[in-house]
Amino acid sequence: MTEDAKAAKARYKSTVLLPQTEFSMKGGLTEKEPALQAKWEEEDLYGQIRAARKGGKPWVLHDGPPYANGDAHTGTGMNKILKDMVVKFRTMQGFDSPYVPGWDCHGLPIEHNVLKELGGKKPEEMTSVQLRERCLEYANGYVDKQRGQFKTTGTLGDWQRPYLTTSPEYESNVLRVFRDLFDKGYITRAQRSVHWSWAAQSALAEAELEYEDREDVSIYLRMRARAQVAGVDDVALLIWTTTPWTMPANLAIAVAKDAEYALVEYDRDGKSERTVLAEELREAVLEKSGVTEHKVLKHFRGEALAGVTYSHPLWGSECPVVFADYVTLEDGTGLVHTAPGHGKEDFETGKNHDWFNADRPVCPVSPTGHYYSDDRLREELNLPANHPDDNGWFAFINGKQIWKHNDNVVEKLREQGDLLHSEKFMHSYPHCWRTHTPVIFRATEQWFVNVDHVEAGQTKTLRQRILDEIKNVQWFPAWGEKRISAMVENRPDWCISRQRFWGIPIPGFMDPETGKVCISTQTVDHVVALVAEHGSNVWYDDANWPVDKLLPDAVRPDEFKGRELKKMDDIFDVWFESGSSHRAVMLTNEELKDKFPAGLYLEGDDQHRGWFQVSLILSVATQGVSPFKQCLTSAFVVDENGLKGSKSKGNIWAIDKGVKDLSADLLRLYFASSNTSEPIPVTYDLVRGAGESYRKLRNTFRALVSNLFDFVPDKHAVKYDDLQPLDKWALSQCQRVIDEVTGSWERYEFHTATRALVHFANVTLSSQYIDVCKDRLYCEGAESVSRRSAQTAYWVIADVLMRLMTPVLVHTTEEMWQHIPRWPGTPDSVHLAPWPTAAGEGKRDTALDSRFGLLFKLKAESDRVLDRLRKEKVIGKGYDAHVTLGVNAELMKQLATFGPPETLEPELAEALNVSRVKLDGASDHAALQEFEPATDVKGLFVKVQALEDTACVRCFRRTGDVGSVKEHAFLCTRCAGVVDG
RNA sequence: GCGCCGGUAGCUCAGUUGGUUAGAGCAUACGCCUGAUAAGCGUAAGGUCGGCGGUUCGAGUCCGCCCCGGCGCACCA
Repeated sequence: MTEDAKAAKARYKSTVLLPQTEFSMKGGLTEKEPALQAKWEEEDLYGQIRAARKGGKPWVLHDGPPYANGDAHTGTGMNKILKDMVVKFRTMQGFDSPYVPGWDCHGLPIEHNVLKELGGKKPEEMTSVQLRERCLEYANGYVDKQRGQFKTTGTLGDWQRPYLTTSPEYESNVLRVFRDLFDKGYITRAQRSVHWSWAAQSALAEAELEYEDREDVSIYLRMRARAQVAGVDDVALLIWTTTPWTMPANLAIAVAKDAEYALVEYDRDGKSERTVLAEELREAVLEKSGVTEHKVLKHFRGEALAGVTYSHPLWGSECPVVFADYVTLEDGTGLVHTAPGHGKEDFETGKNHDWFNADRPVCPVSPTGHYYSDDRLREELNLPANHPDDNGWFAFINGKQIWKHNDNVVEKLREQGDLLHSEKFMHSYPHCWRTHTPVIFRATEQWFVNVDHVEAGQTKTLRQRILDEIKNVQWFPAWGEKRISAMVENRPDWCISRQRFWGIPIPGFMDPETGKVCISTQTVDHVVALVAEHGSNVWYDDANWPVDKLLPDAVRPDEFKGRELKKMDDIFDVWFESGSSHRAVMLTNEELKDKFPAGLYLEGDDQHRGWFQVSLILSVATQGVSPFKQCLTSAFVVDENGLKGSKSKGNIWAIDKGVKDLSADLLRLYFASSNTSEPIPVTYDLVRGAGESYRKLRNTFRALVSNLFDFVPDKHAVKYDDLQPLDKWALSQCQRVIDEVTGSWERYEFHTATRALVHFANVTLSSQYIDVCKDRLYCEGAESVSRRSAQTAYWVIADVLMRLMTPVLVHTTEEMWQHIPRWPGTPDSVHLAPWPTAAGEGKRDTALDSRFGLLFKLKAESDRVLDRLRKEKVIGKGYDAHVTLGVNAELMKQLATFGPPETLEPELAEALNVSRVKLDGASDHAALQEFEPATDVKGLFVKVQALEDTACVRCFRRTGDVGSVKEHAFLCTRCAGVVDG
C-alpha cells in the first residue's frame, strides 16, 4: 500500500461505523456479582417481581427443606440453583411464581451435635427445655449460615421469611396433619418389631436406613427335640442364624409345611448325632459343617413336624415348632430360628400364635443395644425368679452389649456342644443413616400410620389411592414414576414415633396405672392450639405446663377425667414433619395458600424414598390429592472419579466458596449444561470449562450490541417486510432457537436448552451471520436501509439471546440489560422482563432456512479452497479472492430461484465473505484442473483466484471500481457514495 | 439375585419414527485477520458407535446374550 493510500485509509477511518460498547469482553463476575446482589436486595427485586406478577396464573415450586446442619455444599447449592432457574423461567413466562425457601430444623443430627458440644450427654442440671433451646440456637445458626451461602448463587426468594419446621405455626400444622390422620383412623399405637438404632436410641423408618457391607458370623445350631421325631429318639433340629445375639430371645422354630426335610445321622467328635434339616440343603450344609459321611434315616414333609417341641438352648424351656410361609430353602437349613422380639416376620408369627404375655414379645435388649440387667432381664425374658440356670447363661449375658458379646455367645454355644458349624461372611446390612452403626430389630411399642387403612367414605386403601395419585403426577425423568410406585407398593406401615426429644411431641397421654393411652380428636386439638400459641416446648416445660394444665379434665374423654396422666415422650419422625410441609407451608403461607397443589417438587432422586413419598402419603391421606403436579429429580453431585461427594473425602466444597472463586453465573451455567438425570461431576476445572461457553455467549452478545450504538428501536427499527433476506433468515433461525429452548425448559432438560443456545451463538451467529454482516454495518451509510435492517435483526436477536439466558446467567443478563437499546417504559431489571415467544415480528421461514442453508454450504466449500490458497500464500483475507462457482444445471436451477445472477452474485460474495463471486454453469468443470470438486455439495466445483484489483481503503474489498469517483481516488464506488452522503 | 440407566473422537456430550460419507464444543496442529482484538474466522487430524450374534435391502438406532460403570430394590431367619 502506498503512503498516499495509508493516509487516505486513516482519513476515511472516521467514516467507518465501527462497533462501540461499554459492555466489557471480560465478565469480571466475581467482583460484579456481590454488588449486583446487594442492589437487588436494596431495591427488593424479589418484591418487585411478586408485585408485577400478582394476578398471574399461579405456578409454584414448593421448596423441599434442606437440613439445618453443616455447609450448603455443591449438591444442595445445585438444587437451589436449579430451583431458581425454574422459578425464573416460569416468572418470565408470566406466572405468579413465589419462592419460599425452608429448612428442616428438628431431628437427631442436631440433637447429636448439641449433645456432643455438651460432652456427650445431657448434663444433670440442664432441663429438657434448656437443651431444646440449645438445639434451636444451633439450627437457627445454620439456617443463617446456609441462607447466606444460598444467596450468593443469585437465587431470589422470600429469604426474610423462610419456613422453619421449628416455628410454632409449622409445628401446630404438623400436629393438625396428625389430628386428621387420627380422625380418619390411620393412626395405630402398637407393639411391633421395628428397625432400631441403638446408637441413636430410636426407631428408624425405611428412609433412614443405609445398606453398608459388614462382616458377620452365621451359625448352624442344633436344638434338641424333647421327644421322638418321626419315630426316632434323641434328635435335634438344625437352625441357621446370622444374629447369634438373638438366641436368648428364641421362642420357636419355623418350618415350611410343604418342604421336604431329612433326618440324618452322622458322627461328630466321636459321637453319633441325629439332626433334622431341609433335604434340599442337606448336602451343602453337612459338607460345610465338616461332616464327611452321613446317612438319611428318614424323609418327611414339614407338616410331619407338627407338635414337635424342643428345649431352648439357653433356658431349657419347652418351645414349639410352627409353620410359616416365609421359610425358604435358599439359605440356612429350612428351619428358622424365630425370635419375635428381633424380627418382623418372627414378630408376626409370635403374634399369630398368641405367645406374648401381657402383649410383650420377648425382647431382652435395651434401647442402647445392651441386654437388660438383673430383674429387668428376667422380666423381659419371661423367666420366673426360680428358673434354673444350669449353664450360667443368665449371668453370661446380663447387661452385656449385644454386638460386643456376639462372638462370646457363639463360643459358649460351641462349648455347650450344640454348634454344628459357624462361619464369617460379608453381607450388606442396614445401618443407621446418621450414626452409621448397624441397626437391629427390636420389638417396641410405636405409633404407626397404617397405609392399608380404608377410611370412611373411601373404597380404596390409602396405599392404592397414593398409587392412583402417582399416575396423575408428571415425573421427570419418567422412570421416577416406576421407582416411587414400586416403593409405595412394597412399603410397610410407617413407624412415625422416635424416642428422642428434639422434635415435635406426639400428643399422647398415658394413665400409668392402667397403661391406657389417652388420645382423642379433642385432646389433640387442645394441644394443637397450645403449640400454635406457645410452641412445642409446652410439652417439655413441666414447671409451667403440668399435665393438668396441658390437658384439663374438660377436654379429656370421660374415662380419663380426674386421673393422674403422664405425657408420653415420643416425638415425630422428622420425615413426618417435612412431609407435612404441604399443609404447614403450601396451605398456610399467605402467598401460597390459594395455590395448592404445588406445580413442582424438585429434589435429588433419593427423595423418591424420602420427601416425595412421605409428602404423598400425608397429603393423599389428609387432602385426597398429591401435593405436587410435577416432580423433577436430579442425580447426585460426584467428583471427577464419579465418587459421591463427602466432607471426609474432601471432594466437596461449600457453594459460596465456589461462587467466590468461580462466580455464581459460571456455576449456574455449568449446572445448566449438565445432564441432571445422570451423576453430575463437579470440580473447579470442570466448572471453569463452562467458561468457554460463557465467553462465547458473552462475546456474541457483545458483538451484536456493539453494533447498536446508534440504534434507537422506536426510531430505526425496520419493518419485517422491508428486512433483507439474510436478516429475515437470522430471525427465522432465532425463532427456531426460541422454540427449541422453550421446549427444553418445559421438559426441564436444561442441558439441551443450553446446548441449543451455545450452538446458536457459536455457529449461527458468530461464525455465519455476524461475520457476513460486517460490511453492511461498518461501511454502508448510517441510515441506509441495508444497515438499519441488519441492526434491527441484531437488536431482536441480542434481546432474545439475553432473555433466553436470563434464568441461568442471572447476573450477566442483568448487566446486558443495561447495555441493550430498549423501548421506553421497559422495566429496570431483566428479571421483570417476559420470556421471548417470537423473534420480533419474525417467524419461521422454511424457504429462507433452506436458501441460506445452501449458501452457507457453498461457503464451507469455498472456505476449504480459500484455506489451501492461503497456506500457499496466494491470498490472505477473503477479500483478496475471486471465487468462481462451477455449478451443474440442477444446482444452477436451484440457485436461480433465489434471484437473477446480477443480484445473486453480490449476495453470494457477501455470504462467502469474498470480493467477487462468479457463477459458471456452462463449462465441464470436472475436466478443468483449476476447478476443485466440492465434497459435500453435489454438482459444485470451486475455483479461487487472487484478485489483482486495488482494495478500497475504506471497505477493504477489491471490487474493481476503486477510483472511479474522481474525488475519492482510493475508494470504491459504493464507499465514495456513502462518504459523500 | 431382580430391575433401571449409561458405555459414540484425547475430554464433555448430540444423534429425532432404522435411511446418503456418525455430528458439535473443548483440547491439539496449521493458517488467516488485526475494524468483536486478553477477541474473531478458517482448515486439518482424530471414531472397530463396549463385545458377539440376530432381524432387515439397510443397524449407533430394533432384538438376544455377554462385558464394564452407576443407581434402585431385595438380601429376612
